[in-house]
Amino acid sequence: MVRAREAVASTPAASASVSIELEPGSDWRHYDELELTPLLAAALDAFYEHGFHGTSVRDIVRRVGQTVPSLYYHHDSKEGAFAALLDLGTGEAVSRVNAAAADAAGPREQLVNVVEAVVLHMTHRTRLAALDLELRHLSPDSRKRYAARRKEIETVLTGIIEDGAREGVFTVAHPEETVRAVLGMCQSIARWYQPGGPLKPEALAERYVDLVLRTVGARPVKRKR
Amino acid sequence: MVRAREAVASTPAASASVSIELEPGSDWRHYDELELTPLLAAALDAFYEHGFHGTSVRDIVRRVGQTVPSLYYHHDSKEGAFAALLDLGTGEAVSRVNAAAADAAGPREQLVNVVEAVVLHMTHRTRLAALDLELRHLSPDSRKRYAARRKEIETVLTGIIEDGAREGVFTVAHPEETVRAVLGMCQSIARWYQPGGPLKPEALAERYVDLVLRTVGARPVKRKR
DNA sequence: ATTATCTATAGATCTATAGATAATGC
DNA sequence: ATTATCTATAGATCTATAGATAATGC
Repeated sequence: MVRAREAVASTPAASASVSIELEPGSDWRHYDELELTPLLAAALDAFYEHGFHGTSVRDIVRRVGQTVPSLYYHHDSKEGAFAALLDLGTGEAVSRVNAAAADAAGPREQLVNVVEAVVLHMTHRTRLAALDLELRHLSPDSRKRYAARRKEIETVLTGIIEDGAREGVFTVAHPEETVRAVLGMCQSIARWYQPGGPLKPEALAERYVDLVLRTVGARPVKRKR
Repeated sequence: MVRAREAVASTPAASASVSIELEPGSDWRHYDELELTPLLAAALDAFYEHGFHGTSVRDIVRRVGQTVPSLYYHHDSKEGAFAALLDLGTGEAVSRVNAAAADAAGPREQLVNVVEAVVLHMTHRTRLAALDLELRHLSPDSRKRYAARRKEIETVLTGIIEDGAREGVFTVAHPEETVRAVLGMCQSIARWYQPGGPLKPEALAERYVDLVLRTVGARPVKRKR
């Protein structure tokens, strides 16, 4: 695709994607409703329901009562709109996970925080988190751009687990598979969790923290009351 | 879509999907190379690479040097070809899991076998197993047809875990989330496992059995030699 | 007679763009 | 002057089918 006019470079479509940085001192456990433009909110709904290739741009714009060119004014392409959402989701996830890890002293507490942060992300940002499942089927360019972000969370988790194993608070035979299994069980939450349902994010996070502590052979959390 | 001729009812396209039943006494641990028609093999590759909606029928037939109508001779539609593959995959998985469960006495040994069976399925039938991730984006009809099969594996696992908890060999606080977490970590294998790689299916199965035993609070497996 | 392919094509839908137009801000 | 929308349309591609044709099996 070739852009006809140079001027296009200053439209929103070409603006660099903004990665969310959690302000220092703000609470990585606290989630406000996600604020998206109506168009991006519609795109997110559509991608969640039908997947990237199963969603047409007409489907997206129909949901907000607009016409197709409107989407192309704000985004380079369908994939550009997808990338904007993915950017938001992975950016927020990474910064919250980092905040959660920094908010704890030893490996055990760090692991508890990080798993809590990941599960809260999956439950409060379910539709954004589910985009990750679509990444497999996108262009290599899009994939590469976000591989690094997913890798960052994996690296943080691996570091914590290896620290814990060295210090003797964890018993882990195969760190690499353990990390994959832990992230796998957390990521799969996005495939079944219903944000409106009876199971609150905090309750689910508590249960997953418990399960993960078991998989690394740490002593279980103390039950509150 | 309306079929023009009645005769079509006797073509392969309309034939009932055959679910694989493991012969009694055969080994649920043993896998032969999957035998598929060239067309279905090509479809599986394409669906795995680009997803259902990201794959065109032209893409599928091009891989086997045929033309589009050839696909419609053998299958009702693109979704029909997908369903045939899904049928094969879920059918084989269910029958192997059932065989694995029947091949053990107590809950502990049953859990070990079932997890081994699931991981072997994910590693030997990676591309088939990955179709499950696409099911979300298909028509409600296709979804319902296979929801039962996935539910069956979940039910088997839940039964084993509840038995074990009752008998005191497992310590499980929340059986429902535990089952989801276990299946989640196993299913996610299909997203990263490379069948040709250095990690053999049996080795990975052993590691996941170990992880799962920990999550249910059972004593670990005895290491062979 | 049956099975499996092909050529040719219908008809819908897809992504994306050109260029006009209205509303808002300086 | 900028921002955000629209109408109209290009051009490609998609799923699916009609009907012809070749090869095989009885």
